[in-house]
Amino acid sequence: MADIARLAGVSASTVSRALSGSPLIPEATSQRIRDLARQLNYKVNVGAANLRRRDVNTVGVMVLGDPMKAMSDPFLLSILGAVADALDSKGMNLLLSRIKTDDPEHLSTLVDSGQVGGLIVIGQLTWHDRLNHLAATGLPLVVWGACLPDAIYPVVGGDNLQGGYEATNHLIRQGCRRIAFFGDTQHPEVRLRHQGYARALAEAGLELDPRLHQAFLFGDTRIREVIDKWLDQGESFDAVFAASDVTAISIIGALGERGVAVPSQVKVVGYDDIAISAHLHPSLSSVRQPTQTAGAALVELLLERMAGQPSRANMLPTELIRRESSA
Amino acid sequence: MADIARLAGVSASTVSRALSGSPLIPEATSQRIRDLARQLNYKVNVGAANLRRRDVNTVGVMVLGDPMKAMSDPFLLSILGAVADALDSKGMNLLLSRIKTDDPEHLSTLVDSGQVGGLIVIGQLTWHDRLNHLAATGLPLVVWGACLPDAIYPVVGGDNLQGGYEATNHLIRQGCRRIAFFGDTQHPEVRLRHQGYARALAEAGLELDPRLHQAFLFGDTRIREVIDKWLDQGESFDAVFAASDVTAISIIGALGERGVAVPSQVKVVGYDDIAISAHLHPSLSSVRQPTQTAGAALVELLLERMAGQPSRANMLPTELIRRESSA
DNA sequence: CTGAAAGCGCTAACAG
DNA sequence: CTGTTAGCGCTTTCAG
Repeated sequence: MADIARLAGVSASTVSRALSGSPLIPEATSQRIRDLARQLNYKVNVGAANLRRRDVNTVGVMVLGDPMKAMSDPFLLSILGAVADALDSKGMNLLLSRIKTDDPEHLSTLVDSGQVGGLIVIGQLTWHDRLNHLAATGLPLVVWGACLPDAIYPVVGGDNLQGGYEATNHLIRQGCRRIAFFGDTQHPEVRLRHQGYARALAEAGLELDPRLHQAFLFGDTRIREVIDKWLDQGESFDAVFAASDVTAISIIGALGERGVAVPSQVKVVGYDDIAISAHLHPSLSSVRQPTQTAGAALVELLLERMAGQPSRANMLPTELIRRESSA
Repeated sequence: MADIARLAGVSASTVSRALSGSPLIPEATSQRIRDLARQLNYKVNVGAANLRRRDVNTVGVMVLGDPMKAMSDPFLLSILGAVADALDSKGMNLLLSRIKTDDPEHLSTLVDSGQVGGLIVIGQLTWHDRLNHLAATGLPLVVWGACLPDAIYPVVGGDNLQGGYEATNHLIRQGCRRIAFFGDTQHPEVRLRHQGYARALAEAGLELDPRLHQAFLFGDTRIREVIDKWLDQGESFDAVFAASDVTAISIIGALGERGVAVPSQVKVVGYDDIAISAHLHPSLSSVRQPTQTAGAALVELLLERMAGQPSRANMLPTELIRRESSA
């Protein structure tokens, strides 16, 4: 920057002001300096600027649930993409961080060491208490997940209750009576989807059979074993509502393996409407959540939080996408 | 840091040294300072340290091919995960950046402005020339893609020629004679896979019929139209080798829709062995590429490059995974 | 409108 | 082993 200043015959202050678009500098000077900078391929050192200005233009993002490992959930990655877009449009950077389960302080370190101004956590899993704890220390934090009443951190999430209700209701209207639920209700989001499921059953006067509830994590391979066991033992079920599309896809695979036809013998509805779901045969009915909106909302809430505004939640609408698997 | 120094009754230098584990400081002092820092929840400001030390512990990563948008390729994301792991194990940070097609200088800006020390580009697509151009300017850059002879940037990639050859050969041994190829050979990786395909056909004395070659991008919806057209017009084909699993899955979906059985009527092999492929019915045969190794290699080559060492390539072995779709 | 001066938080010579 | 000193590259008062 000193070079530019010398060549332009002005002081470093003027260069700094010109390059940051200060209105104090007349357009002519400003333009000359900018041209010079471009010629020399000069770019202001963001780190130094941040240090002096005492702020950061970077936020940390982490995706819970080993999402970038095998059989991770493409849905969470699509939220990641949306967050990246939203951050980008605000001129902010995204520091992608792995969760270190061996170092519980890892998250706050990122903020305390001044590397990021705040954190976006994608996927809540069973971390609710830990997240609440972190938020209580004043850590600027926002989470994609279920909107829990006792959350002191800002949350963005789909309307899981409604989503579960609609999916189940749809299956009931399609004539199903024995609807299985696949999903681990230890996860708040899944718990709400299950509540919606239970409510729809109740309204239709159908029994909530606990044997038809299987608590498996997204992508668990034991899904196949359960389906096999049910078929072997003649357990009666005419539909499955899965708490994620990857789970639903595994289920359909397992059913197909055993010669059970979807949707004619068993109907299936998933959750998240991941990209691939539309391209399968049978194509998968699913509950869609608005990912782009989610990304924008997460960033917005985080910026609010970083500006000291109070925590709030943002529940997004869901939409049932009917496809062949539940026809 | 000044606070810690005062409280510990030492100078800032000593604190700095203690906290960075300098062997100059005796263990006793060092420990006392560390304890104090923990009590006060003090963390060194990484930005300031970087500024002074004149280096960065962050590398920029970008994924080409709109990978975090709908119908993106899960394979590239799994490489992203592996890169994140590798970076993490070296204590480095990952700045995830979107590609801005409207701003071709965006990539170099990240480095020039001192935000990152180097770049990892995941997915080469048709960017070869642009990447070569960037590398020519001295930008520390490493790419996941095809190992092209004229690449001046370091490349890590699978052995696409071998992968394509093995997949095709496998189909031939399964008795297939009319093997279609789906993939856009404008992409260097796909071009090599196609060469492997062509070689296997040639060795078996089979005709390379250009009508059976469809150049579609990963996840293109027109795949379905082509399959429909072929079936309507009675085009004969008994196998499909797809240049990616997502393409293969779309193809199987389209075939299923038309009542064509896989593998009994048409056998299918994909590429990348994405997580979901094992869970489909029929499960998808695919060419696996070692993603964890890839992530580690990308980071290693980048660090070499940043240290001024000459560019080199690293071609990783592939492995054909035989599953039901080609049985 | 512009420059001089101060200093963000830290590390690395250098001289004890 | 430790403290002093001098910046890293930038922005921002504060005085012109």
